[in-house]
Amino acid sequence: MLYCKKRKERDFFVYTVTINDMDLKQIADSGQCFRFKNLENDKWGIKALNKYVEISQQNTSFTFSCDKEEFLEVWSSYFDLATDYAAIKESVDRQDTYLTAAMEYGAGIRLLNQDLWEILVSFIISQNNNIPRIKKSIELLCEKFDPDGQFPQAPILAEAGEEGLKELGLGYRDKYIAALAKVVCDGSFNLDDLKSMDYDGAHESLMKQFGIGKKVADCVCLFGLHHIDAFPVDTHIKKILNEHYPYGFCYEKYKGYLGIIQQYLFFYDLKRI
DNA sequence: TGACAGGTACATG
DNA sequence: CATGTACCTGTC
Repeated sequence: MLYCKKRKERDFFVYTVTINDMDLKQIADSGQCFRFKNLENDKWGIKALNKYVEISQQNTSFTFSCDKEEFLEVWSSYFDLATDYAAIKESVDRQDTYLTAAMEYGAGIRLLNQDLWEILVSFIISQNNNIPRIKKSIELLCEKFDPDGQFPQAPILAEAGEEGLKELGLGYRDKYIAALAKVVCDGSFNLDDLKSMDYDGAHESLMKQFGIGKKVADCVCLFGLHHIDAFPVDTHIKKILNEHYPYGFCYEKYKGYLGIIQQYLFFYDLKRI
């Protein structure tokens, strides 16, 4: 009995750290990730990067269920902690009342550094789709193809093929995913090469893939490759640009981090319906 | 019942 | 190159 208790204590690590401009619920609802699970108030379970971590949040105090080393090596980068979001918020033109409101409404959103393959598949699923169904599809995909419920790697989905994916109810998107898994596995579409390209090169390369158009390519650049200047234009952003910026949006002003601005605008419209 | 959802491929002018 | 349309499927 005593032995078990000690063992449990020895294996149980937590690391508590102060982080500004981060809100897990805001991030979970922001539409960039689909696998944050709310365990209880202010406590989240996150499966990502083939790992699992639980995080409790009290304002700016975060307790991670891992040791300091894993926090520094994995989650610090995942949550984009090197980026100064206060400075970005400060840079927003206060004359632009819509963007200012959107930025304040989206306080705590950060642009995660997620796994490229997971982002590719997730945003193919996202096309012409709604968020609850996207989440459901991804959950089914993980359950069916990975014993630990982690995101299935390309070879597994390539082997499953369109037939194996059919029963998940992905609709016409299953053939896009099967095709992508295939070219990733046979090496004709190399994800490491993609990571070494600049934004324009990566976007062009992505657009050549079956099932990936301009919008999904931009999402992959932004969420999977951390080209934070990417500005995906979807139905929400299109609507915002038409209704609030009929004379044009000032892209130049926010060059270098347009993707973060896009997230504020997108989130504001998404949540306020 | 039919439109809608973080679009894309494909066919036309 | 710009516009139009079919497309899987769950939900309201």
